[in-house]
Amino acid sequence: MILKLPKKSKDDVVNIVLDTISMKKQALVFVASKISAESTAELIAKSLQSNEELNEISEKILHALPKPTSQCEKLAKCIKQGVAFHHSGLVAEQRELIEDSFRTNLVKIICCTPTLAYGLDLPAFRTVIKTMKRFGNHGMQYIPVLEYQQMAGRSGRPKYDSYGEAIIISNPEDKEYLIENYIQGESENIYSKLAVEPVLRTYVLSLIASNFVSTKENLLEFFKKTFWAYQFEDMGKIEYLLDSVLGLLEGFGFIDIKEEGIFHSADEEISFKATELGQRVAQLYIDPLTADKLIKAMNIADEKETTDFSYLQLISATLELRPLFRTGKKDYEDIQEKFLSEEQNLVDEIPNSYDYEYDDFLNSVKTADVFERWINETDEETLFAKYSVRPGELKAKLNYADWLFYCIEELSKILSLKKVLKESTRLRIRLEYGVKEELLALLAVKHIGRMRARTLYTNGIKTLNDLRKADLAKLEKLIGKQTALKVKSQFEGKEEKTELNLNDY
DNA sequence: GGACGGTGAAACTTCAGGTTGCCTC
DNA sequence: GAAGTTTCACCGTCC
Repeated sequence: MILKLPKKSKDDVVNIVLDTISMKKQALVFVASKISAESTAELIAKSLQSNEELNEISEKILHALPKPTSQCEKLAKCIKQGVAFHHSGLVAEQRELIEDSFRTNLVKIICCTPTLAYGLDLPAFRTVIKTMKRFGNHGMQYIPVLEYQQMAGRSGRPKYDSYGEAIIISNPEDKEYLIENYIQGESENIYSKLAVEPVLRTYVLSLIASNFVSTKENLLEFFKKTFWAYQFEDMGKIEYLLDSVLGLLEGFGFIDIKEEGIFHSADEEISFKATELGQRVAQLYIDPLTADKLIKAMNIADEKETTDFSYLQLISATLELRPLFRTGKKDYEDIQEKFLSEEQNLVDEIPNSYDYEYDDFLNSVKTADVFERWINETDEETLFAKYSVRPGELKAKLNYADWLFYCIEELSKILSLKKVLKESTRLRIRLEYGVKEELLALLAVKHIGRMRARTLYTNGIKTLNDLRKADLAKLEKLIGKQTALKVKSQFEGKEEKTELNLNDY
């Protein structure tokens, strides 16, 4: 089908999008990077009128964080014209606002990275794919057919339209290739991910810990029925892989293996049972390799002088936290310096600077550095401007960090590592709120978070007692009338005991 | 004559994403 | 590979 478009702009995407809007329809524009999502949205917004109905949503988006960042401002401005960008750098609340207002047909166009390619049911009539290439391990590469199909499948959802259109933007010379491979081509085969090492380790341990399997025969029997075995066929190789996982888990002290029966005979039966530690690791649902890494480092940390950074770097070096924040050209020297200044405090293994792992290690230092700045109350805008970490990406990483610190707490209880337990508990709270140690007391009060606690503290209200004694008028001035009342009420009557005996920091 | 500022071209950098645990106003 | 960002040379203006 030939699409005739008025050439209102030099840019093809803008023309398609304007045409879509003139049909009273909506479109999703898929692009290859976050920056591109933003600039494309801004470019489209220039060609559109602002709509007053969107002011409220724009305001909400602007104030999704305690203090608007430049990203918030950019998005809020685009939204007024009915255009949004959508990627992992946005905070969940902003993403939901965009999705909801797209559903109610207020936002007409969303420029997005593949965040929106999977699972969402949105009323897009058109999907526009700005480029079919994306940066990969070997330079720019064509995306998988499956991914193209996912993106194309976002348009013309049954609930909203009887059909949809997917439009690929390309150079004339690539046209043949794209039609042949994507539109007429077949999608790639799907392969089982069960054999991926972290997955295999986690599942074998959890099968044993939950007593689902207790002998090697059971275990083989179980895996024989999986899609992995069906696809892989070679049971000998599978048995070999499982054996090595079992050996690893035993070495970690997460399972006990018993061999019974006539020695070296075919009747020999191998049975296993999870240890107490193994049980807990399975419940915590982390990669056993990570658990082992944490435990080893925790034992070191319990014995020596540690800093916040010791722990922050440790969790940043786990598989769970990947992909890490990357050390760019801009901050390479700072990160290197940070590493040298904290080197003696680290509890993680340090690779040689000529090892191939070294880059990754530096990234763990960068990630830990960002965490450390966060708990020292650096605001989101600074983290973005100086370290290229967007609010949404930070939130996502903090969520994993919280989980890992929870694991450290639980494991240190079992291992009776009191020092580690105490330090990790505090760090976990500081990460959650993004505050310095001195604000912890005030955070025990409801309706007091990062910003308000800091305001109170700098104005001389530093403890719960200060807060209790504080003059209501002064409080109102600092944190607003409503909040001040809510805070004060927590010090009255019976609420006092239940709410405020939490922490005596 | 020198400092400053604006401009544009060249050089340089960087580049998607998500599930698991637990709890709670 | 493409696009955003930084750097730098060049030129004009002002003091």
